[in-house]
Amino acid sequence: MENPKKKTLGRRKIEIKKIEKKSSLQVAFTKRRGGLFRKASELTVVCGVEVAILVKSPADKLHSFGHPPDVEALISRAEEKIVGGMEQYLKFLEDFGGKVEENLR
Amino acid sequence: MENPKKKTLGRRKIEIKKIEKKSSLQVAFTKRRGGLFRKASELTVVCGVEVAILVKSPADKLHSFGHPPDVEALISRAEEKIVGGMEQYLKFLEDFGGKVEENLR
DNA sequence: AGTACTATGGTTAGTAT
DNA sequence: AATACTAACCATAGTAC
Repeated sequence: MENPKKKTLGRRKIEIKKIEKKSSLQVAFTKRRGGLFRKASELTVVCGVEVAILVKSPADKLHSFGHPPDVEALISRAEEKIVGGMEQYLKFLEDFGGKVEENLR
Repeated sequence: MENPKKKTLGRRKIEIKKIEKKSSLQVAFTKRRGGLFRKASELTVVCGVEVAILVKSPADKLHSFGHPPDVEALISRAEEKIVGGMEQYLKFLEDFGGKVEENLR
């Protein structure tokens, strides 16, 4: 072997909890946002579906992903119905796509 | 070995293009939507940020992910500004979070 | 329409630039 | 704030239920 010494320890297992070290958090955010958007992109292609994502960064910048490209396309159809709060929102979901499937955290 | 024969071939490399076989597409959608939402969930926790996702399924059902849980929280702040089309939308993004970062497909 | 299985393909932590 | 690096951790294709 040229260099028997490993250059890095490789990916380490982590607990899913907030990273406190600011520099690490920034790096993690950049990579994970990229990963999320790539997955979303693959989903739109592989399954031929519409996806819209909004992410607010640690620095309070807003990042968006949308296919169709104009994020509005999916979201704007909601704006009229969303005003009334959750009840109206759920009703919109029904109007939009029939049966409603939700995944909230 | 109890059974030297492998039960599956394991994950296979695929090209990122639309799956035509309906049954395979449904399975892929279920798994990839789950994966996307899990990644989104981890992002909210690990980086302490807000994320909202809307996905329209192959069967035209709408699936949503949101943290904060009421997807409105992030989206509703957009509804007033979105009406005016992309120009207004971009302006909203600026108002919302300062510098705008976009990732469109 | 969702879950279980498992080997393999793919993502990413920690660090440096 | 984003990218390069590498080993280790994780997601998932294809199939059956």
